[in-house]
Amino acid sequence: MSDYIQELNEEQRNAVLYNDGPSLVIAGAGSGKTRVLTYKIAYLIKEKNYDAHNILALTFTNKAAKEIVRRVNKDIGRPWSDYIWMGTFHSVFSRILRREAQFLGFTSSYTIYDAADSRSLLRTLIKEMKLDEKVYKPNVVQVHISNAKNHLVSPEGYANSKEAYEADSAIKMPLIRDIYKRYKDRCCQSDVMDFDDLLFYTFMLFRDHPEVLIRYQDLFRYVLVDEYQDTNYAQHCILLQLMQGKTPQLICAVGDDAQSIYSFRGADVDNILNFTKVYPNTKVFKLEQNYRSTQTIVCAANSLIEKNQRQIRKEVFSEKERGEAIGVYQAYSDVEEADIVVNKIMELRRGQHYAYSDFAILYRTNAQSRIFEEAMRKRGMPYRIYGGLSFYQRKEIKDVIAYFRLVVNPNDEEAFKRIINYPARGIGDTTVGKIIAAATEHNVSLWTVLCEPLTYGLNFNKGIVGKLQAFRDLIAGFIADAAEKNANEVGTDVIRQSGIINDICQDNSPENLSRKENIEELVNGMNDFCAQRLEEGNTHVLLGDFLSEVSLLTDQDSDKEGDDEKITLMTVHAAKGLEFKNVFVVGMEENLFPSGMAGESPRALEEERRLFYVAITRAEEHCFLSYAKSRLRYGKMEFSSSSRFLKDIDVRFLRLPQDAVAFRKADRETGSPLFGRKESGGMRLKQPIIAPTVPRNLKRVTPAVGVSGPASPAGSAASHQVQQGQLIEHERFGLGEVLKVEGEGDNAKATIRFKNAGDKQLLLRFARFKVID
DNA sequence: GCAGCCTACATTTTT
DNA sequence: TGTAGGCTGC
Repeated sequence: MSDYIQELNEEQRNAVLYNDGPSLVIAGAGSGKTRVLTYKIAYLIKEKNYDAHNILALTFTNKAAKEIVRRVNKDIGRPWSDYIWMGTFHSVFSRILRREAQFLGFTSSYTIYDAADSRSLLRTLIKEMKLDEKVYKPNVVQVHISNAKNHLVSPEGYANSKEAYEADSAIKMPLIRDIYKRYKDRCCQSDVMDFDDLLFYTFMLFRDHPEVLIRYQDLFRYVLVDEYQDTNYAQHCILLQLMQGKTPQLICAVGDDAQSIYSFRGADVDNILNFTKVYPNTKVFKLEQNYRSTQTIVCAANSLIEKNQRQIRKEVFSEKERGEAIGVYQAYSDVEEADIVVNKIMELRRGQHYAYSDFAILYRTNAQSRIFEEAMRKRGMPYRIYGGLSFYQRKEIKDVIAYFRLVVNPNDEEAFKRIINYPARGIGDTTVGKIIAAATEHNVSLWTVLCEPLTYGLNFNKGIVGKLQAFRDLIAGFIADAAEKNANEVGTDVIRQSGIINDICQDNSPENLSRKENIEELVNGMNDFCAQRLEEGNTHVLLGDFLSEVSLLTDQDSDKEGDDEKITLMTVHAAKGLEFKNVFVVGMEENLFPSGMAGESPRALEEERRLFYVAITRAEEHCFLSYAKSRLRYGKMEFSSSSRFLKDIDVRFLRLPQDAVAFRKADRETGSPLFGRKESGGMRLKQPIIAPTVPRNLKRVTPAVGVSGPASPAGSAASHQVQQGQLIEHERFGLGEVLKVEGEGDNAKATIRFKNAGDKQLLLRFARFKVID
């Protein structure tokens, strides 16, 4: 047996060596899952003499796919890994769909709508149907259609479904079925698929064309699936199709039900929970040794996840050192919470010589990042925030990509609409509206109408005709170009000749400079892509090849500077699959984590708990939990109690905040005891903090004027409008009465008499308080 | 056709 | 706060 197999522990090795039928590898957090996958691929090729192209390995992210490719290359050498069918579900299926497009009425150069494109199309359709946009909100409709596709329900099926109709009627949107139908027709007409279609049509292809299915069944002799807990119904069914009628069914699913956190995108934990029922004779392997975290962290995480009903029981353990208890901090406000975290980071760095990159701050919502950002900026600590607008969602990048899309597929409606008048060329909404109306009426694409407006009853004046003609010639020129030149050359032509670069270089505002940089980055990407393809022996790199790669890429994997010396800030979702020496899970409050959106639904709460589990298990050495009793959310001061999840962790693994300064202070100020309930273990567990109530002895003076100003997802400070005589609650000084207000705008000051802190003059711009009703 | 003002709205987000 | 979309007036 080869050396590399010896490096594995017994259970990992068993999982790698078993290849006689379906297998399910339940891989606990930090248990070496990727290792098993890559070694298995290496083993199949090297020892079992599989041809690389007979192996299909599916992942959920490009990043994971890349990592596996990298490791397989290392283990077995490059020549093999190039031929493995490896990639995300979406990229592998889109490859298949391009080959078999004719079976489905598409061309092989179909383009792909991202979520924004499909929302935009839905908005147009809703308008065309003269429905009320307030009732038929495009994103709500989108979720319904997406769900239907993920459950393999076609527009016809949807229209015939009584339940769907009743459910939609109940939410006052009975016509979703009609929108769905139109949406599908429009996509077909535009030769376009959205993300969900890539799965939906693959299923339909295999279902309606058995001869095609058999071809792929024969091709994919062994199928491996990573992160199986995140598969949705459609993916599950496609895998079933590929396995259908096969003996043995050579499928190996790797995953961890405890880390299923994407149900809002259609992922269904049941797929992994029921795997053994769906594939009879499945051999189950449980990787239970955690190589990442201290025993304390592993035990704490176990005690938490134990509270979930629906799960595959396992005993995750660690043989690393025992480690310190998980620290719990309570802050009075979100600002103080950030201070506590930042101080703790400095303390740990001093004491144990950690690098900044050894720390991660994880939160439930992106909006929470702002306060931590400020705290770190103030102290000059380097940090990096993940999330926010991704590279491919930036306006300038989407604009360029839209040109590419139109060149590859002139029928692409959303791309057409995006650039017909960008940069401005005097073709306004009215003209475009007429084109769309004519196209809809005659069931043709916008491009078809553009080419022959007269044929479709559009009699534009001379000026407009000239402008339309110019646009058409521009695109036609690019199309001709693309037939001969390589993608990067066509790309630079597009950027220059379309006028985009001129538009951006008009002035040197910082925004424009960054836009320019982004476009340069895209050009670099294209050059790299082409260079690589040419190196691989291609003679002509099609623009379409670049486009289909880029359409399925998010910038998750484009961050080259991942290892620089910075503190990491990200949502818990984004942290999945990563690990850090020290992790702070912040905002541990009811309605925030678990999210208020989860309500009391047991399923949703279990997923939130899994999310918390994922957060904790990112930590190798130290883990800290913190919460704030009050925070500004969307401009409003909110008071909340600590998260119910804090009570799910066995107190033996927690260090409760007796000695935290913040804790004592808050305790003193509110007069509410933090320890109350007795736990069975003999230790006292913190009681949830109840929102402070207004003492009766302070009289109310004027009617409330609430904290004014629009709300913000960034969770930043709101402006205040206060009047003399109002009663307020300040984040630090507590209750007070406004004595005087002077100055205006940014300089407005208020003199406030605090119940416990005496008179203070506050610059309203910086003051954080709420006006009490 | 388009700049500029006003209003409504705001989890998480692998593809 | 920030953004997207709608509306208005030039």
